[in-house]
Amino acid sequence: MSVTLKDVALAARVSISTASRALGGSGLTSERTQQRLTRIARELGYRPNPIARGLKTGQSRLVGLLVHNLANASFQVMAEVVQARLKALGYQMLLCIAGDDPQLESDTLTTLADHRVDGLIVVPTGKNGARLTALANEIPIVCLVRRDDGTDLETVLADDSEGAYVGTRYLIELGHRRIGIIVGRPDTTSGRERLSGYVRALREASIQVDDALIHAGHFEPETGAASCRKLLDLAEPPSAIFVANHEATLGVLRVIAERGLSIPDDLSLLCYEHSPWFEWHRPAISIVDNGASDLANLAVDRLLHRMDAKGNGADGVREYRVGARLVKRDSCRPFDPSPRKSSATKSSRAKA
Amino acid sequence: MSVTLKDVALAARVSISTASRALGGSGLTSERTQQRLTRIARELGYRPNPIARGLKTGQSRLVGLLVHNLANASFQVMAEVVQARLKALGYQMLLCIAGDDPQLESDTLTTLADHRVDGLIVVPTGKNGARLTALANEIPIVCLVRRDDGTDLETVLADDSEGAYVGTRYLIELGHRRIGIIVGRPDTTSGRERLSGYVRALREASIQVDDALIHAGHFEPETGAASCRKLLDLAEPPSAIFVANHEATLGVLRVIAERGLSIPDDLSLLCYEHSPWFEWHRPAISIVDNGASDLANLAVDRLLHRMDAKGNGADGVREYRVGARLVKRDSCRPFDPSPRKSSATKSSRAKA
DNA sequence: CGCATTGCTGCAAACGATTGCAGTATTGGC
DNA sequence: GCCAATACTGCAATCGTTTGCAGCAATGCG
Repeated sequence: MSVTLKDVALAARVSISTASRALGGSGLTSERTQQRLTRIARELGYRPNPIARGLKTGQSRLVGLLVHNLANASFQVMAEVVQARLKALGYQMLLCIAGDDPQLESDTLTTLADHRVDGLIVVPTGKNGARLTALANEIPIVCLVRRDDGTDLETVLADDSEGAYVGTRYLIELGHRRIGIIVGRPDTTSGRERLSGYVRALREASIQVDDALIHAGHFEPETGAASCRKLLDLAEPPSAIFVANHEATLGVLRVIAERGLSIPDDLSLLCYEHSPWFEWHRPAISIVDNGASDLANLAVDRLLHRMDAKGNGADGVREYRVGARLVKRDSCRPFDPSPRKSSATKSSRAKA
Repeated sequence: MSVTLKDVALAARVSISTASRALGGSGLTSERTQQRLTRIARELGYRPNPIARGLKTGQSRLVGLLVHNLANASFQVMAEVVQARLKALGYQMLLCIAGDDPQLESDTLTTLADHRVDGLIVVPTGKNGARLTALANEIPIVCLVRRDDGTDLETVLADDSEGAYVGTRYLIELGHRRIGIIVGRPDTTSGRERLSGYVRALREASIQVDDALIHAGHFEPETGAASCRKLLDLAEPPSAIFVANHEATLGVLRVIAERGLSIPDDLSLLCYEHSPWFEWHRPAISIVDNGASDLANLAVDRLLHRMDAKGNGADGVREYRVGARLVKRDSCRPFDPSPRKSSATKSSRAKA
């Protein structure tokens, strides 16, 4: 096949071990041989075989990243960040996509473990806590974005409660009183926390929480569309909608367009998470940015830390929070109390 | 560490080689020992160490996928398809992201080769042909989506010329005569081919090709926006725009919104490649689908074929084409010859 | 009953690197 | 000039598997 250490050693007329030591920079060889071997290795195009090395050292230089999908922009940037960071450190990323399916997650975890990854970053479904805990005895693991309640693994989370709070407060400050929210399933941490942030902001402003304005559901455009319709059909429809569930946004936008409503004139819209087309959409959509790249970076940091401090299982902190950031664009405007009912009108395109 | 073959052999009171043969399903062991060993292995939780196996067999069971980014929806689905297909075959995908940067591509290629991947699917930048050719002697490689002119590696391409032809003809059939096109850089195969399909369709319909209607540039929203502005500012602006460059679409949509133009009433819009929000956008945007998942599937097929038929370098076909598909939605309508100039009007929302 | 065939099984050598231990120059001190 | 210390270098074992070859029992045939 390719050039092995043996070939280099042969060419340099030294033993394999000397060659290994010289190239490995162990400092146990003379300056001269080291330089000579480096030169010869380069000339021959020698590149160490990580498989053989791995067998001896017990490391694969591979790190697994397990996400739900790639359609979600947050996962995209996380994947890109993780791959870039790891690459710089000589690791390679093994990217796996397990949907939101616990069975598939479990299988994939097995595959990853089989491949002897040196570390693992997982966005858990939440249904494989025991499995993850068991695996954590073999491999350093860090959970990302979601908490798996079945385990106490180190977890890097977005501060969803704070994010939703900040977003809701922004809308309140603009004068909105009836604020609809479309949020993720209550059996996910993010769903629960975003909802709690919303409620907290309302309470703080002494606004009555109206259950009719709260819609929780799966992460799909269809669900978002359905929720949006219900909100708009209310006798007293909201003047602002906070779509705190990224995937639902597409559906919401469609319904708004269908009804001929104009943003932000007829309705203020605030969304969650970053997506390239939120910026380019007209009007540009204001968002609460959950800081996907910060999350990914922190997860890598923590994983690296764990991989270094091998073995010492318990080191205090088990949960890290990354702050959310409000990005104001053009989809929210101060509440205008002039009577305007649901989808009836669609006037006012005049530039103010 | 974990359970090794030795442990299994010891527990079963057979030699390591017998254990290996029994579990490997070589058919060289008696039915009885085979079953016994399988049972014991399961009980002990034995899982073969791919690193050790790899060292012996020279295989890593890893396949590299090198793409430009993950923001492009086509790359997303390709990554998902490749990972799913490979997983089913016991391979794992090593996903690398090298932007459109030849240097980074070259580095990444090295990393991938170092990790001894069993195969490689590459979306080439086009600047590392020699490198790829050299690498192909060691590793089966299939190029995807783009052709690298510096090499004659097997390549799976979208039929971009056909796609652009079909799209353009569709617009012509709707009665459009002045059709603007925004297309990729002419130094990429896709850029050239899409343009050629456009020109072919026009010629076929005996429509004069007007260079002012053709904009080629980098794959970025900004470029798209700039091109779109120029098109709309023409003395005789187009009645339809074909954005045959996926990344540019965001910019185009923004400019259209900024000018208060309505699609498809004021302008027909046809885009290239699939993206989830094209469907959910109102009006839903018609596209020419390049068949990303077909492309990925075919690339995997070809790669597997190469990996089987190891060594025999030259087998006739070197280029595979995957047909494009026109997906009609709501962003194109028949040409209305009534005089309507640029951004002046924005009437007509009445449901037809 | 003897011998060749068949069917399993075990021994041992790989695969390509790392590393503890022992051996050999080289140097300096006395 | 001799010996100890120092500085390299080489031998060989090892990581967990696979696999060619040889050994050995059981079987069938004459």
